[in-house]
Amino acid sequence: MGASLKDVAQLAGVSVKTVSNVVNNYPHVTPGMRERVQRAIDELGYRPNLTARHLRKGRTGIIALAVPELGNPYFAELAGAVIDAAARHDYTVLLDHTAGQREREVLVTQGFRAHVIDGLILSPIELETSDLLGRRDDAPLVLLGEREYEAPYDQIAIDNVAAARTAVRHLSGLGRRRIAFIGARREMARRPAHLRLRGWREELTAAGLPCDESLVAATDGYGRWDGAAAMNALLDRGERPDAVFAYNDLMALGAMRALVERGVRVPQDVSVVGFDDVEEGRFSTVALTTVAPDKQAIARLAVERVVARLTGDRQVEAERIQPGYTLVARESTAAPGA
Amino acid sequence: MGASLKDVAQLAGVSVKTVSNVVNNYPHVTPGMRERVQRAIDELGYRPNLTARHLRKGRTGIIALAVPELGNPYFAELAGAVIDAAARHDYTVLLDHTAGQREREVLVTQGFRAHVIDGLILSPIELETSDLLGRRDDAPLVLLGEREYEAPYDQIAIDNVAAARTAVRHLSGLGRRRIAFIGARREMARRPAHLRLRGWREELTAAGLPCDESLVAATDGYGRWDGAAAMNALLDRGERPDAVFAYNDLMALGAMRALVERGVRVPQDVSVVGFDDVEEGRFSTVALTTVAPDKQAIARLAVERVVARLTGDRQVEAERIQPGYTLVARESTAAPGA
DNA sequence: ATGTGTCTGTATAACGTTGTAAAACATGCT
DNA sequence: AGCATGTTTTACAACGTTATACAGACACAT
Repeated sequence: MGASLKDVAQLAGVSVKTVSNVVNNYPHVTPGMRERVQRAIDELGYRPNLTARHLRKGRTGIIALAVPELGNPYFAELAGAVIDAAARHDYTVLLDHTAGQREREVLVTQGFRAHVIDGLILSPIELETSDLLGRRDDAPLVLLGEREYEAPYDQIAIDNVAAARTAVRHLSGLGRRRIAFIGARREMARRPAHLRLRGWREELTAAGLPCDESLVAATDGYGRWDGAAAMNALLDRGERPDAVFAYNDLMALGAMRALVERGVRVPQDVSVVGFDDVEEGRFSTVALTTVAPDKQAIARLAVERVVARLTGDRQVEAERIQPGYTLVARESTAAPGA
Repeated sequence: MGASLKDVAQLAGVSVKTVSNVVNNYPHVTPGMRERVQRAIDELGYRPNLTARHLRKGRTGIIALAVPELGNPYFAELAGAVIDAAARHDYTVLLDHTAGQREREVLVTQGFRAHVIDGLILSPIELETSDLLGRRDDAPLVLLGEREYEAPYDQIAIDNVAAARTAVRHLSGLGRRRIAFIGARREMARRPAHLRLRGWREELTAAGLPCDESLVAATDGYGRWDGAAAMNALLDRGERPDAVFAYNDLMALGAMRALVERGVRVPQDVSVVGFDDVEEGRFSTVALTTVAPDKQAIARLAVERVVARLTGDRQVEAERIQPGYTLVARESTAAPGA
């Protein structure tokens, strides 16, 4: 087993605390002593036991990031940004995945990693406000993503309604009239929970376009397969849409694939807009137009929020913070027939 | 702050250990006692402090997975598989990313998370055998990926040379004669380190095709941009290749995008094969032919290996284990002009 | 009654670290 | 020399948990 402070102290003939002082670069240690102890440390190959340190200090320096699915590059890219942001504050990130299951999201929220993480950043899918109200764990929690909660926790998300409207406006501005929406969860389609769907409705109404519910394609999940299936359903449904706004890039990509397979031209026959700006979209054969949330800002703000609550006034009011976004027009959108 | 065993014990009027026994479902506790203690637990909202438990037990139940880049879906997908496999053994996964930097890989290897992780699965890029030989940390280490090390650690990787030969054979079998390789790291191009490059050389020679070094496009990284840049370099270099075997899917996708931009048809003019079988390749407009390593098996074997060393005879000899792979032919490869 | 054994529950000592307070040791000043 | 002053080192007690060893209680056969 690894050597402990005690072993080093014994070998160097000093007290345990002195070794601890050397390890932690405590200033008041004479150079001679420091060298003697260091020699013992090297000889034994001593490495501090972080678990013990954590117990003693009551802090671990670890914050958890819980995302629904690592296979979605949006979350992979976001995770990378969070890890970097956390490193800047000397925090380490523990990555959890919830598979978007409410049960697992609740579990994470209730602190099943009690005391091993100092704080939590969660991007929920199924979680409900009621799940949050009974929360007992006292680790700071920051919520990410498209849904809004009436609970006293910081929430960091772009203005999804406005962003969705921007995307739809882009399409209507190109002269598209039948703009479909892909990605409402089946059970959710009627509820106002889905902000992007709400944005779609609002903008269509504002543009004086028909807000035809047969243009909404519900799905089960949020992946490429779901996007392709929804697109096929839309095409089978009769009058073809001339544009598609997808809940995210993955579904947009799946939809594009489905369109190509059925001989429909993108962007001429059907224009497609996604959401997330994952790198993949830039490299698809027809590069994808998309809404690009500022992932760096989201990650930075989330980490800053957690750290602030950890190292200061916890009693500050919970906030809704809205980072920026931009619409990135690429090849998948154009005027009809262009 | 959260309640501790002591608080619960006090409230229930029993000893600390009894509460511990209840928490851990120790069998010899009378139902009455169990209920009394449970009531106190519920009342205080007690949650065990895992840090303390870890310190006491000397185990944390956490294994680390260190990958170069989460943005590469191969690693994201692999990570998902590892997390699932670990969960089956009641282990939690801590995800690290090394950005493929040798320094960070060495750091991970030397156990900078000393005692907070029980074991480590590392997919190295720049790490050298010499870095491994001086390792002092005693947590089990399993190595993944394309490189081979002469060090006493388990290594889990498909037979990269054979897999690369399969890919090249597929291309030559379709009648391709000028088969390029994309992805040799610049400094590595001459060394035999890159197994997939070696496979390319061996198979070309075996097929009696010219093993022209001008068909090797060196790159800096392993992403889509690198693939596109390498493809452009290849196209600028004079006589055009009629097929490309890329180090991984991401680079293959980048290469395909570059080909399309220059009006070269895939697969008719140039056929493309990738490596990894990321989901993205299935959905690109021209679906990507690729070598598909058995990610589930890799993840399962890696976890099993770590767990075995943790819970048993550590002295068993280090092994090289080779999971399976398959070639998945899709749309990006065909006979010339087909 | 006495010993023998099983079953519950308890007191205490770790695990490896750091904060606190006090002890040991210099140093400078009367 | 004696004493305040400041620096370096030490002893000890935590942090919250579990393992160990042991003490009662009770049943049962002697």
